[in-house]
Amino acid sequence: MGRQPCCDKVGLKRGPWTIEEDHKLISFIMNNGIHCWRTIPKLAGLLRCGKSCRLRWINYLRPDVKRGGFTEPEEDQIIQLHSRLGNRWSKIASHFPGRTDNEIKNHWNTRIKKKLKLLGLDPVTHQPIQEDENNAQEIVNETDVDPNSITEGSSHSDDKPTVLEADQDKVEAFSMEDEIGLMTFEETANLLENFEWLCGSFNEDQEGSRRNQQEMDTHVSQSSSSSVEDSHLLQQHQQQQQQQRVDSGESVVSWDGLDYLEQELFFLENGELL
DNA sequence: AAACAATCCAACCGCTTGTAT
DNA sequence: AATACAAGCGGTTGGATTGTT
Repeated sequence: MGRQPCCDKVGLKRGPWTIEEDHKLISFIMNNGIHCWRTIPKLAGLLRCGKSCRLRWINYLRPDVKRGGFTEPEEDQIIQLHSRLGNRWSKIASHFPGRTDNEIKNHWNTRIKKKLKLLGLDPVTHQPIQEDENNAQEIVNETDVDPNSITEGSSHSDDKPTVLEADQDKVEAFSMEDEIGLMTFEETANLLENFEWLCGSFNEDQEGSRRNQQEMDTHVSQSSSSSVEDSHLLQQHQQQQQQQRVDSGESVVSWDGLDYLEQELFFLENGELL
């Protein structure tokens, strides 16, 4: 027998999420945590499938999600990581705390691909595009090459180094363990500690601007009809989300500051692997 | 101002992977 | 070992927005 569909699609809502729905999902998760996505919509009173709820939470609602444009250094990192990992967006996203695989994938497809083409590089192989070859047009139109066919560490297996390779010292520091997601306990703990500290500092900085923001926070809380009176956490979350939505891009403390710290973290992580 | 094209991105779909039984 | 299920992942789609004629 085949597997069951992830949800009974009859009577389920699809398409863009409403504020009301967001509110219900946030309230539920803040109060109950995440145990089983399949049961969450029912328990939270949502006419959505679990998969949809999961996606909405991960890509948009979770408190630590980072929104706003990508910086130049971030783009460079994405390019470097992509040259080694191919279209493994979740792996790439794991190097950018707060960024989602979906966001990175979208950014790659809409911006970075074009940028590379303009630079005369094939976004798939990261090799210079050779105009005179038969397949040149294919590369320009769209790639037929299966990105997943590029094996780790051998994405440019011939002797020719890619143009980007010269700038890849930091990425070269990746060990195989890193590529397959293994770190020592100590490394993981350090990384987590740093990131938590980072989030802490950020939240403190956010406090001031959040107070100013409070009066703007009408949208979500007005739609509140749920019974979550005690939800201080939820309130904080909503304010944070609201703040991010308003500020996405150029923020108060500015995401650039955070970017810089993340950058440090990224290279700290790689440095430790040297 | 209207029509059309291009771009962006949230959300969906279906396949794969991991885990429990 | 086989099966069933939940979650994760990457590709794709479609609607909204923005730019151009």
